[in-house]
Amino acid sequence: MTARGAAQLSCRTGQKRQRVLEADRESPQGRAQTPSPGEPCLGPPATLGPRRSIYFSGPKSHSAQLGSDFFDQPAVALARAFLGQQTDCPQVLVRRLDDGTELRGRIVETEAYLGPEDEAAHSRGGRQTPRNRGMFMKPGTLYVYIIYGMYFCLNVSSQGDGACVLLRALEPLGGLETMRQLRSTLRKGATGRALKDRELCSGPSKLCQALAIDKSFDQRDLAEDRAVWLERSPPGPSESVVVAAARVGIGHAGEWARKPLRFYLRGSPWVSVVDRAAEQNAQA
DNA sequence: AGTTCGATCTCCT
DNA sequence: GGAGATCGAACTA
Repeated sequence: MTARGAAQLSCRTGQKRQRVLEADRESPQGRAQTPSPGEPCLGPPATLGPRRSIYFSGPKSHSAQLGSDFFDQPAVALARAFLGQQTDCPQVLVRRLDDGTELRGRIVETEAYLGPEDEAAHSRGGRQTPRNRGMFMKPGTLYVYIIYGMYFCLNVSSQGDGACVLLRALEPLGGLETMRQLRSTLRKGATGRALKDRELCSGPSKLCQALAIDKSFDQRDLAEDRAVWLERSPPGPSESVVVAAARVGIGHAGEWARKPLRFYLRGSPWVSVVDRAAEQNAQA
């Protein structure tokens, strides 16, 4: 697909300077970042695939922040890379709140949306609107949209025009109590009952609530932002098996609804929806 | 200008 | 397993 090359080119060069809403929140204060002490798994990725070499961002961003090269791969590959499929090192999403609190969660479930040909994607048929513009921006750009009038979903643009990856579930690793609080206060019922750990990030909109991610994050760059970024996770306890299953909540999209474009770590209790049938086909 | 419809979550049965 | 919440966007005219 030649669109790839064109997209990549336009990412590098013809980047329109679209102002990111009015919410500039965290950035303005030029606080000298004290890069947090390196995570254990920070070591240079020795087991990496051939093509990817420069993973980390320049000095300007957080030291452990994954750089833009990581995101520059096709949607399916990126969806699997988030789970650590090629690297044996699932990725951790980090959210730094205004007060400095860092919330962390290991990515355990994703969905790939392939672009114009994908009938389930917002970019189907090449539709490009103010809302979904992030899908067409350079790999690593966030696409955050409102769903059902009250929830948010977080996507990361990948290589390929109009292609992206939806983040569906996280294993919470740090800042659990803050997450619980964010989830409780944002919940509609507000029954007051304490949420279990598994209820914090087991769904695309739940994780947005838990990490305080809203529309103001739309079109931000995950490789450069100071308030949200990606890091390598500590090595998992066991080697992870990735399950490929049908995507969730897109019953209308005909044959595209059945394609195995959702990926999750088999056996993880943090996944939003398990698909037993699909797990039979997973490679050990 | 009016209508329709969600890449969801929660609570209830 | 199912209904209701709730509103911004996309779509129709």
